[in-house]
Amino acid sequence: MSASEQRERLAELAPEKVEELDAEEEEDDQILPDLPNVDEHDEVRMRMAPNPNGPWHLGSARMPSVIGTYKEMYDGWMLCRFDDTDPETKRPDLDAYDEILEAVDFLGFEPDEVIKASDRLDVYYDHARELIDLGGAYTCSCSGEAFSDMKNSGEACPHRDKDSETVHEEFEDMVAGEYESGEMVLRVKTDITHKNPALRDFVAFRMIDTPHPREEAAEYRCWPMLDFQSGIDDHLTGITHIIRGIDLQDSAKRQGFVYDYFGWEYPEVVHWGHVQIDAYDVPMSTSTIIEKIEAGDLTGWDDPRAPTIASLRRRGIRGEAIVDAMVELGTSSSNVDLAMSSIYANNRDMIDEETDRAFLVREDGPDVEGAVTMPVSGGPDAAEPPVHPNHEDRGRRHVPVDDAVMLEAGDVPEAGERVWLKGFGCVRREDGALVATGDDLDVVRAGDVPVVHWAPADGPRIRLRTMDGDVTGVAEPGVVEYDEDTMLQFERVGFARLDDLDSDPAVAYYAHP
RNA sequence: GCUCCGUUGGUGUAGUCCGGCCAAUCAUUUCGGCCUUUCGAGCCGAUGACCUGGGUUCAAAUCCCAGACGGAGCACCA
Repeated sequence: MSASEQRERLAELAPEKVEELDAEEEEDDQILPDLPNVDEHDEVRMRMAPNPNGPWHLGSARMPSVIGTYKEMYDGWMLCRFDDTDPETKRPDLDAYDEILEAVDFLGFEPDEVIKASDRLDVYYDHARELIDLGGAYTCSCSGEAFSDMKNSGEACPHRDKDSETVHEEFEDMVAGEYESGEMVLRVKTDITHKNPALRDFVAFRMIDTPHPREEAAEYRCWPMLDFQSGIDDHLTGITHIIRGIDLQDSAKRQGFVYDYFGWEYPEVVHWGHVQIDAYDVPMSTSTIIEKIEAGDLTGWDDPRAPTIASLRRRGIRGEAIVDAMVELGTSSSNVDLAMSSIYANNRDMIDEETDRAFLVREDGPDVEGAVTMPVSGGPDAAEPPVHPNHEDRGRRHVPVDDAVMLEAGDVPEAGERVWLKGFGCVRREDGALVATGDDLDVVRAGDVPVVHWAPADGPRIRLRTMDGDVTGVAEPGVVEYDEDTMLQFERVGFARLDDLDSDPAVAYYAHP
């Protein structure tokens, strides 16, 4: 009886038990901790705030995974806000906006709304003007270094007590672009003697000479800093819960000063630590990946060696497998290591039942010992292994033997010894050839004969792209008859996604064992 | 230097608020067994953790103090 049949049957016999079952399941399903004070809000409203300075690496998947899962948990609302307010040092990549939204879609989530900070400068300017009226901001022409020195010793800078009229004039000049980069900033007046130096009078707006890459925003020169922009937007978009990294731990306190000036209430905040992923040599940073691609060390964002969402996607790993692993990490504020094996286990679980089997003999590549072609005599002309060992109804593959087969070097039997060619039968090595013995399966059960995969010597050539580099080999003929994008399990090798069958050799991407 | 935060097996996580049901949960990994014409899956089993030292208590992973270790911020980056 299948699970759904069991359920139906139970519903007939004891409806109240089904409810119990549901309640239990619901409890089990909640893998994320409750958000704080959810009851105090009509709707849980959250935002993800990516910087579109490049496509996403794997760590970036945590944001939509966790926020999206909370959205589902609370039937909430999710905004995607591109925080693209630095046209210079974190210069936006015009393609990244869509690439990021595609990645979110791949992970199985959809934002309820998408906005770009660079469309909203006038909103930020208006709030700055209001803040100046409230006595909460001042224009400052100190050099960064000079201000830092004063700030660290708890001294106010001479510009702090300017009258608001002057501040307004100077701010309007900033907006008009009449200062050069570095000449003038607008600071939020917090508490210059606050015991935490990180909270003392922070910059809200600065001048940037480099035009924004988006045409719509190219004329602006006066740009808000993250703490100001993000704080204003969170309030205006009605965000109730902010979930972000520990690098922004002090932001809530900094922005709290602005909220106090405006009489706003700060959202609930959850901070999580950094996530590192094992199994990669390449550091998980957008800039490092860009460098590696430019240097030719990686073939692109979807190179199997790149720790990116695009890479896992090309390898045939489902977004859901990534999301589940990310959600399992929880929202702890300490740094965590995500094991790729966890993503692999999730994915295997999802695809194993529906993935057809095939043979691939690896001949050359990292950690590959080589392959050997050996003549075969006796036995049938072809082997007919099942398409899927658990599903006989899916039929059998047809793998011709053609007088010679290829074996991985490690599978070649010693002279006089036997191996079982999967789907074909038992053979013994005699004078450099493999001779069918006619033994039945009992010899395998007895543990005397290893079972190995093999391929016809003239089978299609395959290039398998892996995290460790490219592996070439020979497959059974049926492999190139599939559609591209199909997942296959190369027996004793691992799962792979067929990528390009028109090229020679045909290309597949290795997913995981 | 100043200020915050954290520390449960290899990895992640539950439990910590409100001390006892915790000789500590679940997942993954690793290893073994069964099954299986592979690997995987499935089933069974094993290994493996409360940062350290004090204190409070009948009782501490949980409360208190001190320390160690780790992380983050103190940017005209996000």
